[in-house]
Amino acid sequence: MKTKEDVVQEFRIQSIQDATMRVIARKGMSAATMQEIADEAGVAKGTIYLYFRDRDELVEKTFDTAIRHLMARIDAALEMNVGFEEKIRAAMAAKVAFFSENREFFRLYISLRIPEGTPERQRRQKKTCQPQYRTSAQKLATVLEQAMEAGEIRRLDPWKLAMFIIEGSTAIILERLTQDSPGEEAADVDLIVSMILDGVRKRS
Amino acid sequence: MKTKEDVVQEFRIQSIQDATMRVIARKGMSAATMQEIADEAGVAKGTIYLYFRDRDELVEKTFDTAIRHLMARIDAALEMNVGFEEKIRAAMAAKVAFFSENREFFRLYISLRIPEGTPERQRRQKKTCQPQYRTSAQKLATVLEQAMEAGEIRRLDPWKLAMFIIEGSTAIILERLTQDSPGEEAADVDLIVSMILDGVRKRS
Amino acid sequence: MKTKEDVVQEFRIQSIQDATMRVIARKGMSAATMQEIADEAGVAKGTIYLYFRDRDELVEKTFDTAIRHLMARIDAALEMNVGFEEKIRAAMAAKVAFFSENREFFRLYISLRIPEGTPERQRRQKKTCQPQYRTSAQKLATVLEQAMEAGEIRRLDPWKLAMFIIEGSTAIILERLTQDSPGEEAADVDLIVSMILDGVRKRS
Amino acid sequence: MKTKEDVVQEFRIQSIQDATMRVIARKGMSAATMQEIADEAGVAKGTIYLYFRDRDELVEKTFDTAIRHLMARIDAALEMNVGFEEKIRAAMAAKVAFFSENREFFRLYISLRIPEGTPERQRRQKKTCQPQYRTSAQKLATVLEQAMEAGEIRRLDPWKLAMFIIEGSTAIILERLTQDSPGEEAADVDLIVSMILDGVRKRS
DNA sequence: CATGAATGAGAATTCATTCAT
DNA sequence: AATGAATGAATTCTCATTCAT
Repeated sequence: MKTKEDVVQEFRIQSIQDATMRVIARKGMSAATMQEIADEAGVAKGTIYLYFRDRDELVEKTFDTAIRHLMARIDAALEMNVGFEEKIRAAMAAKVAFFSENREFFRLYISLRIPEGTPERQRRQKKTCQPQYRTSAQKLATVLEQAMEAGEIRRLDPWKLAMFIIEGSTAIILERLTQDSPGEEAADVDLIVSMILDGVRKRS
Repeated sequence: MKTKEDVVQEFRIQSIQDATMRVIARKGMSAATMQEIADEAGVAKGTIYLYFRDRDELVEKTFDTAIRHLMARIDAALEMNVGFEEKIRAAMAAKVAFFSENREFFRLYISLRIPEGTPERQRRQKKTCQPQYRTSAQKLATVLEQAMEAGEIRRLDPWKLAMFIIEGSTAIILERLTQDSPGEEAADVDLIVSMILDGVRKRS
Repeated sequence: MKTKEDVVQEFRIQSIQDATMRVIARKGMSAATMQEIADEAGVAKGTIYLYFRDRDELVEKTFDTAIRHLMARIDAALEMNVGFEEKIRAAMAAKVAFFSENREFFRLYISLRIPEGTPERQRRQKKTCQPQYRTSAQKLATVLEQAMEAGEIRRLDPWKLAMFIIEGSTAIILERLTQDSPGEEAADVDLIVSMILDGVRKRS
Repeated sequence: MKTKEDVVQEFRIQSIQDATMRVIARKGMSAATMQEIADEAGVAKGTIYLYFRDRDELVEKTFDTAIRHLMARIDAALEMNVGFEEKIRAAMAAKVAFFSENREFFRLYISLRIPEGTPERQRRQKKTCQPQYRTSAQKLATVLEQAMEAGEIRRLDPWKLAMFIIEGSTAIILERLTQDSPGEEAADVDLIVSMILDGVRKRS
């Protein structure tokens, strides 16, 4: 059972992670200082270190928490018992919606795709953040593979296909987020799904 | 006429930019220090400042030089007097080939897509680096638009389409670069083009 | 009410400013490094930046604090309700005494009379330090003017007179400070006052 | 006999010293860089080192050359075969005139009065620049002493008197130089001499 | 637990000086 | 002799991390 302490603790952790995301969204990964994150979270700098070993861990865990939410939604979509097209549409809709609701996460999401810093730090980041991307992509690749076997889609390298779809859709989402009036989510989802399924070619 | 000094100067600038690209490729944008760049280039720290006002200018100019080469190749492909499919194929082949030859550039390319740091720096980076991406994307968007008008491809938002294509293909290239034995370039180009033109759907 | 933190903070600020003055007294304005000041104050380099934005502010505030003390003493003398001669004597005695007690301040006092460095820094220094000199001189000039109107002294340009008196007396104080055994303060005060009032000419 | 080379050499040295003085006048002692001095002189940085061992020597020699001119003029005045009052008036007139003609020298003159930097540098500066000040002051002190013995002026410490006169007059000259329209030189000379001779006191 | 003052390693940048041409 | 590109020591300032209160 959760004690009151546990609740307070979880709340603290969540506040700090939220603050981290907001600051990174504002300043970018490398310009986000512990001081600014602490201020944003309304706690003292030292407090952060009670819950996170160091800056790297803070960033990683923040990333991890957020991407789990994203993946949960996308997974739910991909695990629906429907045809491939519906799955993809649902997954893309989930992704677009998630980033609409969590604009702050986008910067972090982009920043951690490629590890930075000393070899040591790169290794560490690779160990904690890359798997998330990989798992995420892997799930999509599996769905693609199943669809191929079911004869619903063409036989192509499922992993590369997944990467293509993920980054292509991410680009359109980035475009949404940087626009002042992004327009209907549905329209972008349609575009993404349409591109994935049929490409650009005109057919009679 | 180029004097000997001009040649030496150009060579220095090139060496330093190359070193910059290698270090950024290794450590990432924010972890690339002037000292390490200098060491990599085989010059003293101070020497870099003879050719570049400050770190930001060094990075920008390095980026600028490299992306001009990339764009020149892609532009040449897109300006060929052939059908849309050939253009796209040539452009994607050019992109894949360029990054195969300039693996180091990739990190830099990815890093500068989203400005970082203080507001002042973000503004500066936006002014010098973003236009390059935009121009690059705009050119593709224009080609897409023309193809739409020519009835070669479907009518869709050309700008978003361009972003989708650029990032989707970038993802596959990133995949190539991180693999030990990336396989044939042609195969990846085929995959990219195939996805762009026809998407994943199977057709009888 | 002063909290304990306020006291500690004031103490820190005072220690750092004292150290600054000592180092400048030893090495001169431009050779006084943050590192040496920190060492002298017995704190880390970074600590100084907790209390002062940058080196310029440290120097300015240090100067400001010290000169306020000096001016307070001189002002008190000049505002006494006595004749001109007594005022001048008291003011000069105060000045001599102050610099005897604050030998370290002298270098700083001399250095900031004329702004140095980049135009930006010169402007800044002019804005913060010059007014102190000016105000100080202006007060003396006013006293001189009043004495002229009261018929106590001759009619001469009061501002230039003030400058003459200030720098002339400063010269004698500098002489005191560089000597190993400076002799009686009173003797120097007498000399200064005598010069100011009667000049060198012999009278029967 | 002077060879053509000697002439060229002297000219070079003079140009560099003039440039040094102008740059120091503009930026102040510590902000005057070798590069800016070289640019101002129209020579390459390296050239300066053909004529001066290092920056310190350049500054010292520049100072030395200029102050010799100043002292020559003042000495000439003080060695005239006239009464004390005329000597002093002539000397002060010479000083005011000199700084009017050599405004650039003023900054340097002020800067070197008190040695700066590492102990080593301070020692060196003391050895080369202080004697000039001292000699200059000593000469005045001697004249004062003679006047005392001749019964022309009161018996006071001649050295301190000299310092008082020198700095007091310097203050008025500084005032002249910082004003846009400094007014008649003669008026300032009168003021200085009047102060020196008679002080401020009104006499019936 | 929470705090935030203190720390000091590390980064960018400057500039006197050297030396090959 | 003159040059100015190259050097690297020295300086300022930042910021993740620690620890006494």
